[in-house]
Amino acid sequence: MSAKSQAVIPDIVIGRLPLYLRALRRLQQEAKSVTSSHELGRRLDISSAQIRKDLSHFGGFGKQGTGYQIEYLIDKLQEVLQINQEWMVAVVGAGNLGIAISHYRGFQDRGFRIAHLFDVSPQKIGGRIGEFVVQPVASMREIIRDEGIKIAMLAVPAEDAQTVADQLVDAGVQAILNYAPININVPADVQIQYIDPVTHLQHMTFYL
Amino acid sequence: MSAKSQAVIPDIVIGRLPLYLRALRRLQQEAKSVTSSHELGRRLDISSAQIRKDLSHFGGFGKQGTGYQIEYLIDKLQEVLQINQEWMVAVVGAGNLGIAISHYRGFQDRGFRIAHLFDVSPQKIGGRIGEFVVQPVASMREIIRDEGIKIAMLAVPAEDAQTVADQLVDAGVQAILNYAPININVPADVQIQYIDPVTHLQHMTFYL
DNA sequence: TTGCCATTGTTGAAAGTTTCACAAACGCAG
DNA sequence: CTGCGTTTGTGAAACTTTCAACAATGGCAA
Repeated sequence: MSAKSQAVIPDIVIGRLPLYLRALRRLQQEAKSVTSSHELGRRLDISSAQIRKDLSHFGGFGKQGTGYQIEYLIDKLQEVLQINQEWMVAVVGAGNLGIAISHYRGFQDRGFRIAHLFDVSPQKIGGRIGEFVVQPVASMREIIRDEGIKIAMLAVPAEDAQTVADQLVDAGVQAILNYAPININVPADVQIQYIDPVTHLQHMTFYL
Repeated sequence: MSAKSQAVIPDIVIGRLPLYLRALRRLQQEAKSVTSSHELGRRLDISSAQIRKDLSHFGGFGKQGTGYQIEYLIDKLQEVLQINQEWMVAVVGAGNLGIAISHYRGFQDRGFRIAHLFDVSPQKIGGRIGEFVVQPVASMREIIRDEGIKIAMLAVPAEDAQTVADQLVDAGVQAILNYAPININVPADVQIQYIDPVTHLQHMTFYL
């Protein structure tokens, strides 16, 4: 059957698409123009059957006997993930982490651009961090509203994370990437993802 | 039935234990001494049945009618995850990210202590970053061997990540937390986990 | 054109994971 | 001590995800 444009796609499948994209970009850098589910699978440690099945949710992107055109597949995946546009992102928290995030070059070309860096500390407000001037959290709501920013990264202390998240949601943010080591409650229509290196480390120590 | 000490525990269950631990620590900070699968579930957005089932893999930690003693459960989970000791961790890459990692206070008290910070760049080697002196990657192998370090965090450019990972494995490292946005191949007996903020952001944009 | 090899898209079966539902146990009030 | 409300641990059912297998297709060589 052809593209199941309206079927519900399992979230776990969506979560793998960025990995496929990352590997495809790499292949492109290596001047390849075509790949196969087997080659991708080998690189990502995912079975080729799974890759074919995942991709088939969105339509037939490949050709039997040949495989997948890398450039075409990248285009299609970017379209599916809605990153064929550039999203403006707000960073909250200008501590070490917020500063490192603000300097990170890796968002460019992958669909995101940091637009603002906010903090509460009067010592930090007004200061320059790379290309950004630290702005007060007090004006966060207005700026995010006015510019229609939908995505934020949270790099504040755990104690403040829930409060800031509430403010972000109130300002219209619909997706939060939380670096604070604490669970946050948001409305069901707001996306949230977590980054906590310690949970990853603790996961691995089980097996040592 | 009592503790199934020898049964194979699903990896997905292990991955949730650090989240339980994080929530339990929080409850402890709030001066609570007892909790229930329902309270934990509400905080973590996980069903109470799942929490009970996960915990039951390791033995009966709770009391019917009462719930779980927070301090006791924290102890037991730390034991299961082997973080009732402090693991020495090496950080490779003294760029913005490596520096932010080295400054991060959140590893303390959660089972990890950063022991060394390595880089290749002659400009950086010998420089002070917080409490660390940047050491040359050239001496990494010897230091990691001598000190029996088993865990490393990788914060180098994507191009160098596979090479450095190979060196780490060769030096005896058994768990790698990779911040570079690229898949890395390691032997089956080496643990690897990934942190890439962009993949999280791309996952969320699907739903916007 | 024909035959061969490679690779997809898809089906159905297998494996894994979550949820349901309830007996057993605990603590407390009366 | 009895009865009630609460909560665990668990077996079975429901659901989700992965995997294996293969017909259909495409490209290429002869």
